[in-house]
Amino acid sequence: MADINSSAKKPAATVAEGGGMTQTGGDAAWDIIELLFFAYRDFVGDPDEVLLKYTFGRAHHRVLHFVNRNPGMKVADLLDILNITKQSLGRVLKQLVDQGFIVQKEGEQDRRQRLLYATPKGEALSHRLAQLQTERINRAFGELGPGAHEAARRFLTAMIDADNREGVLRLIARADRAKTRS
Amino acid sequence: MADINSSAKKPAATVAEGGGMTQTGGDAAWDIIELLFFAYRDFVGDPDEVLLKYTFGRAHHRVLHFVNRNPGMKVADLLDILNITKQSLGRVLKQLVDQGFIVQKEGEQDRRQRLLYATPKGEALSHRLAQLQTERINRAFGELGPGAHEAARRFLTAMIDADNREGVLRLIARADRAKTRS
DNA sequence: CAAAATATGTCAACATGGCTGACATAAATT
DNA sequence: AATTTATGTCAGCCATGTTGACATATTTTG
Repeated sequence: MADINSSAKKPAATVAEGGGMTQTGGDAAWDIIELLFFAYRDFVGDPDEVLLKYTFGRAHHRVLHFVNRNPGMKVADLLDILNITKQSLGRVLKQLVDQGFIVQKEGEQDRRQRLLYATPKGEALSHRLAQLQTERINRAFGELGPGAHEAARRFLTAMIDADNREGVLRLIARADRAKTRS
Repeated sequence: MADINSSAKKPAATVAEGGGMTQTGGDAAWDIIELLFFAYRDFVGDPDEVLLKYTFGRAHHRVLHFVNRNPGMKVADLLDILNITKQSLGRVLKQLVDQGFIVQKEGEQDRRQRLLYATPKGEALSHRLAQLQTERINRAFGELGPGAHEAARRFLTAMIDADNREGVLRLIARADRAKTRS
């Protein structure tokens, strides 16, 4: 996973309390660094508990998620998204296929491809896991005022590497279209 | 790390594009789920490269970060924050101590305690890693308008388990005070 | 068509960083 | 004096990442 970071003796201070007072000069993001760590930890913690019952881990979760969101995606595309080696992917993918959560279909144009699809069973699990996370997110947006969703979306987008940013947005938009018309 | 999630056939759609149009009913957080995944991946990716040169991993990063932010913290406190076993902590902590990034001092009141402190060397590394992440964060806040920091802070805070939330905020506030007066 | 490139899978070995269980030691508490 | 607490340590297991070497089927190219 990942981490937080820290340190430096001279933060401009007055950052992590309650009111406003942001942007003290340019370096005072300790609060964001740590909040991101704790928020992400809890965010991924919800699904973890469910996954335990299936002898699955986070790796399975990630695979199932993206396959379900992008029906018919190529193995190579999945590797790009997950940023892992095909050997690592192969291990968890095989388990998901063997246990009937994902199926692979030969590509029609290119028969070397093994296009990936979530089975109804896989879709159900993926949805159940997503539901947990969606509940946390919507609860947060409920606590904050309207506009919170948009603000979070903009913040998270701006945190992504500028190179990938467009690709990520395209991926999300494409997945939305794919799942919407079904 | 953790994961994203996905699925469900009937998202209210029209979420991940460009304009406004949020909150379509209550369940449409797929964009946030995936953006959080990619944002966090890039966020922790920066330090990873630096850590490679030290034969350190993310585990070391986390330990060094919190020790540096909370000088003199007890081992037990660190275990609570990281949410790992003492055996897991012991492994990376030992390496950080052996290589001179962290020192342990006997507690004055309770001499069973081994209070943790970052050495100047440890502080330097911690700061260097934090700087990378701070740059990403400040770049993001620069792209977005003013108020972005505050909005991100509120969003991330609301994403934390309600139970821990106060404790986390106290921890961050305390760390800020500790590092500020130095 | 034959040769090369591509998409995918697989075997083997290794590293990191989680985990459990069992003990050990010193210091504080009862 | 007995117990509890704070910490450390040994040993082994598991999940998930890595590299390197091949194998197979299919498409693309010269």
